[in-house]
Amino acid sequence: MNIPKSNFSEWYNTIIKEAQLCDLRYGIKGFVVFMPWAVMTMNKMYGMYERSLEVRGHVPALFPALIPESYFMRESDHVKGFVPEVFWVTEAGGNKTEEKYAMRPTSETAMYTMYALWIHGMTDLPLKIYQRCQVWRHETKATKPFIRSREFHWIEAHDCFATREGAMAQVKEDMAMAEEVIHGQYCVPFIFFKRPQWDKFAGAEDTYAADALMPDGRTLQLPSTHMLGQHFSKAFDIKYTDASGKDEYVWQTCYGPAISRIYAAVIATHGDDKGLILPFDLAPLQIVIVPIIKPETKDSVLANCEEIKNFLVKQNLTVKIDDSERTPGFKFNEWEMKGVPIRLELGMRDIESNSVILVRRDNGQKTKVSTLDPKLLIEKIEESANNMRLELKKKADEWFEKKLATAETMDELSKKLETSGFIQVPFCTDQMEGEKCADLVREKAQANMRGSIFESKEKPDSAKPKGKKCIACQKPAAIYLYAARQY
RNA sequence: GGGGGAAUGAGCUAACCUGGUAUGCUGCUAGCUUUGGGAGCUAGUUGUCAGUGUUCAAAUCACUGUUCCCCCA
Repeated sequence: MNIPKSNFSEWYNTIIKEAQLCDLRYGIKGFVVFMPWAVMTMNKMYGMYERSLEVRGHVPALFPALIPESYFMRESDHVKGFVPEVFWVTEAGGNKTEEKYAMRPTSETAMYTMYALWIHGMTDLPLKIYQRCQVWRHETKATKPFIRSREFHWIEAHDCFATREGAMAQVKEDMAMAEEVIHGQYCVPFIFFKRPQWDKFAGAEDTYAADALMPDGRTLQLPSTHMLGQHFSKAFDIKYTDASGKDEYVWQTCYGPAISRIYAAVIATHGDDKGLILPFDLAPLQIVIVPIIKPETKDSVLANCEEIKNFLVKQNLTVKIDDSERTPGFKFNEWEMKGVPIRLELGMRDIESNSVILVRRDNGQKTKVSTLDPKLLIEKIEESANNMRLELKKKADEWFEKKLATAETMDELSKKLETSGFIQVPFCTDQMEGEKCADLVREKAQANMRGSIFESKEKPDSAKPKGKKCIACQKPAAIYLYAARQY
């Protein structure tokens, strides 16, 4: 199998079908069936993310999927942002419901209604709760499996603090988790941007979002964390009694890593012309053993495979012997398409020389490993897994690095966008007044302003006479923002 | 939100313009032979997206709907 990744859109659609990641034939626009191979990886991804949340003091809960309209309508910016994409339930048991129920597009309004009942004093804070769930949004943009669908799977964490500083520290912790998990474990590079004011989460004071890059240079937003300030606590009346006995509104943050979308980024970042490449720790199957059988050697080869498998399983590795009736070549292609990190080939030839062939998925490297001492095989597997981890990450990082560029004029920006991903440009402001400049960039260069790098010290020198000017309005530039084409 | 294209067994596809028994490949099932990079032979297996209209007759023509893909905002 050879699918050129250079045509990303076609590559992506083919991989999804061939590796059986999801089935598009369900028949409701934007709704797909997630298939086992994808779900097994996503479960591992969930596990890693949830561990990261829990060691930082989050606890899990599960809130109802339906949100009464009256809860949903309490925070006006939130309403404006989300109402256009809500699926409403208006009928149940054959009758109209008393009230309309929103199928949650996100759970602020469900959770905060309860938070108001739960939080009374300082001892209840901080409150850090996450849930793993699916949400529904009637997207109007073109849907693409995993990348943008009308039903998707995510984690949302909703935290309450006594002070603004506490909430701000949480925003940074959320960023640290993204770095640890998405970059560190999924090996997907990204940049955290502070979104311009005109592009923040509906109801937030500030939005910080991690943007990854797809192979075609377009950006994909991964988790975002939001400083909600007291907007929601005032709307939902979430108060605590402070040390002086006065009632105060809590400060809140929310954080939403969309696992199904991050999975798309994993596929897109690591895959190659032969199919998926999965980081060792994310693979549903880590090692596949392909027996090379002749009718007369079948029993002894399979017995040897079994022995190796049993040994590896004891080391907590996921292993499968592919003893189906397919030919070896077919199996090689099939498991490469699915991204299994390590393949062991075992035939009579190997048994006679007390060895096994180990093949790495990422670079195709074949190594003959002795089976005389099983510890050697384990060592070799661990070494390969480690190297794959490091090299996948390094390769992704180096590619990502090359996709960064700078531009100072609109023409230069348009040109750079052809070959790069994120382009740093001087801009007048990231406050609301800058929106018309962003509109101009969208119109002229078909790019979006993604924001500024969080806590960046770098400021354009706008002092005359040769100072930096806003790429759109030509006024003196006050900030560097990044432009990109987006999914 | 705007524009364009497509839909034929599980997948790909021919027939559509010019209405008349739906083609081939892959898959799947069974059997035999095979197995170090997508095996071979034999037999079997399922289909015109949905609805309406025109017609003696619709995969084919018209209208409506649904879904998928691509491009632009």
